[in-house]
Amino acid sequence: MSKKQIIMEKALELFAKQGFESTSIQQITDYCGISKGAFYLSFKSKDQLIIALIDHFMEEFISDIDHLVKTSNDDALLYTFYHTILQSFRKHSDFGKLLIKEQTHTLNDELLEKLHYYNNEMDKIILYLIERQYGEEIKHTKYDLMYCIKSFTGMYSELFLFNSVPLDLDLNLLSQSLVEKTSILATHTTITFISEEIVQLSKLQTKKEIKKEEIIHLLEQKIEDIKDAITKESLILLKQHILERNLSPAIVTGLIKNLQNHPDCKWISYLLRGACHLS
Amino acid sequence: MSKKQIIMEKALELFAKQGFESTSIQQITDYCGISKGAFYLSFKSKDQLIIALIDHFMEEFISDIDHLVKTSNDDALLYTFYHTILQSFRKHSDFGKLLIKEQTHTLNDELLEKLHYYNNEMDKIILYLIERQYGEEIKHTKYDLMYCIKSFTGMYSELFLFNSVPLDLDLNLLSQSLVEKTSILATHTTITFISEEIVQLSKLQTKKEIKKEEIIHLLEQKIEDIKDAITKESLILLKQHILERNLSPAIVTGLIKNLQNHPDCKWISYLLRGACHLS
DNA sequence: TATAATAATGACTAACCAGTCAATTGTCAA
DNA sequence: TTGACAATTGACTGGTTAGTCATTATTATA
Repeated sequence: MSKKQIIMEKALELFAKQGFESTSIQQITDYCGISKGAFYLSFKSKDQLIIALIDHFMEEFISDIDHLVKTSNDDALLYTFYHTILQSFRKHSDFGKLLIKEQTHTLNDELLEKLHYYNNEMDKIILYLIERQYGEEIKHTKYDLMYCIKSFTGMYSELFLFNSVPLDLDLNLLSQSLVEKTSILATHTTITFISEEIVQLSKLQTKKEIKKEEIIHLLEQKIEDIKDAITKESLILLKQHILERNLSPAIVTGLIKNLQNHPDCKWISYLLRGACHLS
Repeated sequence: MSKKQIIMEKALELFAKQGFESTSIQQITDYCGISKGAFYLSFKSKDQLIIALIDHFMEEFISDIDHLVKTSNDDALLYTFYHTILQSFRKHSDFGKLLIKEQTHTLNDELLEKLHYYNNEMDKIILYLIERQYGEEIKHTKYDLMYCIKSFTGMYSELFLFNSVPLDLDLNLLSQSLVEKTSILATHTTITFISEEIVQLSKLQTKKEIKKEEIIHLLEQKIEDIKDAITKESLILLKQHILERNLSPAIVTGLIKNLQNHPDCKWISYLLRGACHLS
């Protein structure tokens, strides 16, 4: 494991326990058994460390949920959605705590923009899920349903993240319970409160869009890092396609599928699906 | 306005904007136009300031909601509940921000215990509301409904507290929308997830119970402060009753009603209602 | 007006922190 | 073994912080 990874792992533990601001670099480096100077060989600043943590976990989280929502069969869709989110929060409980603590607390502009961006991507996925599950019938209340789904995952995550008593909750039952609630609300809600307009206004905060150049840059990095021949060639071909749009949709879809299995290519494959207008 | 009140008001503004930890005493005193030393004439420490703020607003909030839930007529109960909470969050938006920011973030044990205590009181009120509104029919899913109600108020409060675009939301419509959702869930939910046991385990964290001596102490303080004759005599009689249990329920109820109108006696009247086993 | 009591000040202390960099240690090829 | 290069260290800098306290200003009283 690289020094960078060790620092991230140990720092996450401390951040979850004490919060970001209340944890000093000295504490982190002591906990890692390295010197203070060594920290700055891996990270430019303390802020860059938390950004790296947020990126690392959110990229995995978003691409996993997106992939699952787009491939799961209709019957299991909602259940799988909730179950995956809850399981992820349980597995990475330290990150969950960090995320909830820093969500409203941060003053760092770059981090704030990142959090808005990921939040926005999550909204998109939930909306896609709602449209797929309930179609046209629900169009008047779909944004309200989106907020309800977000409320549910938020509240119940806090329940087992911030409980000093370690509740060994039955995520299977919890997921079923949330599926039921969601379906009930989808079927019976008549009053629209969250309008298209409110959603648009909230989104104004998210200026950041992933640019073509950023995708190219990420691709080039991955092309250097990845050893596996098929994955590497897929990356090279996709980079060319982004620049020249020279491949047919079927080929592009296939190439992206090649990336999906490689654990280090989840995020780039998520971005490429967006950039190539595929789902 | 006393110096203490000025400090609390100005500090709240800064805390809402920058967070508690990122706001220095110097900043607060500069903003108040007083010296740093003067701060310590009003508050023993920085921590005591945030505790005073949390107490001040939560006491008002809890006693208002409780009073309303116990006096509102059945038809309007749920609507009034949501509307009051949302209006309160809008009116005291700075406090709302502070509360949400510090809820998960604090390391101060005294404050943590307070937050647990108020959270627990709020749970009690919501449960009372659910039992009054839906009675026995819902006993299997009442705790789940409680969590849903908390999710709704939480999510929608964040919506208008942390939106950089000032959304002038129609709280009337929003309350109606939440009432509808709550009723739908109450009527149709079949799966129980939050069991009595889970609620009890979560409550274990809240060791703190308001003790008889604390109520007596608070009563004595109020007796000194309050000028109004009727209010003052009511306080004196109630103090005697707490010590000697010498008054009939009707008299006690009446005396507590006397306190309800006095703005400085909301909290003591809430505590007395609990201590005298009245609702 | 004089005196006592109270309120307010702000320079000061001791502790902490992010980030730097000259000096030291470790590595590896010649 | 040597020397060149890279990795690592931790004392140090410049800055901030909560809280204190001797001094000063203000007010009330006689």
